[in-house]
Amino acid sequence: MAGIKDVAAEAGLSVATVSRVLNGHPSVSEDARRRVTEAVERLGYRPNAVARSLRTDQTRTLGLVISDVMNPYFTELARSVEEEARALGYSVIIGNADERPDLQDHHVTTLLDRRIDGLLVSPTDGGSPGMLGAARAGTPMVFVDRWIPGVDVPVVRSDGRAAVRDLVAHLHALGHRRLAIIAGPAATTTGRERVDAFREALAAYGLELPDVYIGQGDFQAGSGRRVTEGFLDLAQPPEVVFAADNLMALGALDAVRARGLGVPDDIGLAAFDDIPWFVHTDPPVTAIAQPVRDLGRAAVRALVDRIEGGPGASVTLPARLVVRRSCGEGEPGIAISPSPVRRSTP
Amino acid sequence: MAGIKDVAAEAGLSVATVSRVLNGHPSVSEDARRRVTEAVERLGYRPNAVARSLRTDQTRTLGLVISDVMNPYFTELARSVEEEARALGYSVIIGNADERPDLQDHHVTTLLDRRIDGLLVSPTDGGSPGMLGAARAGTPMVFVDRWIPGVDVPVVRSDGRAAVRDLVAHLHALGHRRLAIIAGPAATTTGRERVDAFREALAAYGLELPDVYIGQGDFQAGSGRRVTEGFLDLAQPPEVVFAADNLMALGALDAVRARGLGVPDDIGLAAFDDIPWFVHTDPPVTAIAQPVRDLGRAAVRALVDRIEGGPGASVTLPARLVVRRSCGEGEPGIAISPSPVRRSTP
DNA sequence: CTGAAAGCGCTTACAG
DNA sequence: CTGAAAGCGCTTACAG
Repeated sequence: MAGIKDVAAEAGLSVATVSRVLNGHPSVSEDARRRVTEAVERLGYRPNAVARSLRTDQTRTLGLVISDVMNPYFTELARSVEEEARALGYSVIIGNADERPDLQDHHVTTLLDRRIDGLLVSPTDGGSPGMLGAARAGTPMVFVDRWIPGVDVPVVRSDGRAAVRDLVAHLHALGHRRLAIIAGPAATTTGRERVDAFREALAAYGLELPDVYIGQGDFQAGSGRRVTEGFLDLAQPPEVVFAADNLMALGALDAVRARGLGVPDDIGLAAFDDIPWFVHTDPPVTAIAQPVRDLGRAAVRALVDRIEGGPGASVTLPARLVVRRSCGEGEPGIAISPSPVRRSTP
Repeated sequence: MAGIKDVAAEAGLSVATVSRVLNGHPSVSEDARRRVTEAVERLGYRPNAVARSLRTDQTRTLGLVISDVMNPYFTELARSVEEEARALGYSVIIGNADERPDLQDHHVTTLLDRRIDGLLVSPTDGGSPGMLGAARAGTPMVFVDRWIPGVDVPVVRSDGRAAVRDLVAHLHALGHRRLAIIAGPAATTTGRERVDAFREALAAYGLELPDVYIGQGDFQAGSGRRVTEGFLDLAQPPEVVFAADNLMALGALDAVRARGLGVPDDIGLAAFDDIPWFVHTDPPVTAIAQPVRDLGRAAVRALVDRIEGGPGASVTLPARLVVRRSCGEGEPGIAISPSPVRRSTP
């Protein structure tokens, strides 16, 4: 593979000059620029990014450590992050933690060893040692979706509180009173927040959230299934189950179907995170939608700002309720929906 | 950030010795090994992978350029690739081509600039210039899922022919005769093969595949929607539509629903590529499942074999039909299914 | 077993 | 505007 020396020889110039035209340095003669361009063309030369990175101490690469690529929410987040990064001249390397702190640590370590310029992370737990170390070491970093309290890093996320309130209002208007939640891991902010928001919203209607109606999940389908089975086994099962993410909702659907029961007739279901498939599930699932694309974009912008020495401001975007038919809404247009709720078109 | 020199100073040894213990070189005294290990520990030293790569001319990184991350099939493939690569001591950088040849080229160029050790690609079209160049330049490479005829690179893929035959047998047994297909891009092997296999299978029953029953899609949901609308507009619409991937099936579902029609009563639907959501769509979708995990694993193994100078054998794995209810199967157990078909449990 | 030195492919003051 | 030279952080013959 041709190196910069070959180009220099071919162009009859020094490597310094070649490097200058490659990097668009202004003080190069028109003639030199032309000769180098031609030599590059002839040789099919491509600069070695590894050597360049070593020399300049920047890789133009961002690391993205997400909790679970198979979760459509994170897949879309990753896509949006890559898109925005590319627009800003960065590549991104994705690390999939699979909701496992040890894997998360493996990825941040690997990414740091590769000297990425900045790190975007959606922490799987309270913070694995490697991640905390990175934050302390001053690696430019921003949290997306989930974050770690007490760690001084900008946070780009969606606030679901209002949407959860809307959801509870919606369920209450439908006549439901026994509401349960499949929670995410307590070690994650989103895991805690969604339960808290749900509990508060219930309280506003004088409703309780008893312990038996809080099932501990881990944001994966299997846990949604197990928790739902537990709810179904209760002497007094809940009327509606709110899954704190889309994968656990899938698991809940599995569990209900496995018993030969149906949604929403036997039990209602709502989910945090909206995905295209929810339109076509049986029944279509009422869900809370986050502005994923915007989150990805904002996260990259905040990180690049940090990399360039800026403050990297935190951003919080609202989520919104999308009403469909999994909570006993009946035919669209017939159910009474609370005022701030937007109804989705089928 | 501490460098190898700092470690050497701290340990009272030369950088050469430090490097040796870091790389597990045998000829190092026990004492030196201990002193280095301790110094590394004290300093929290981590080797700079960029410098190491420049020196050794290997990055221990694989590139994976896939057609569309948002397609659950490819998401799972990417996950499986990363898993196997990690087990073999490699990282993987994913490039999402989004079914766009220009983006595909951007990613292979970037990946090559970064001097990845090998490239896994599922080509978006007949082969973008950059990709062909990489193959010619001798970059260790393996095609996954899709491949380019005439390019001498191992191919790891699934053969859907038998499963498509099973599908057609299944549909025929159900009494369907007017069968249509939403094809993938003719520039892709999978796009062509699935149409060919479908046509051949029909021929075995003396059935034709008229041009009006071949809709040109691009493996994305929008095209599935458009093509299905076209089918629905026909004087004599097909009885069953076979979507060549899961995203186009999603689009087909959208189109049918938008007309206020239902699957399978008004029109049947089958899809290539099975995904967890197909169990919960309305109705559950009859689909052809590829052994995705195995494909990912096999692809990585073939690539690593090539990197290490081996031949990197091609691998072809069978796909299988999963019968559900979107083709008018009626209640499970009632429909007559052809012999080689495995029936899925709900 | 250990160290001094060369070199991987670039970029960038420094001097001219 | 151009080139010679140093140096980024490592690894690895080579010599001892």
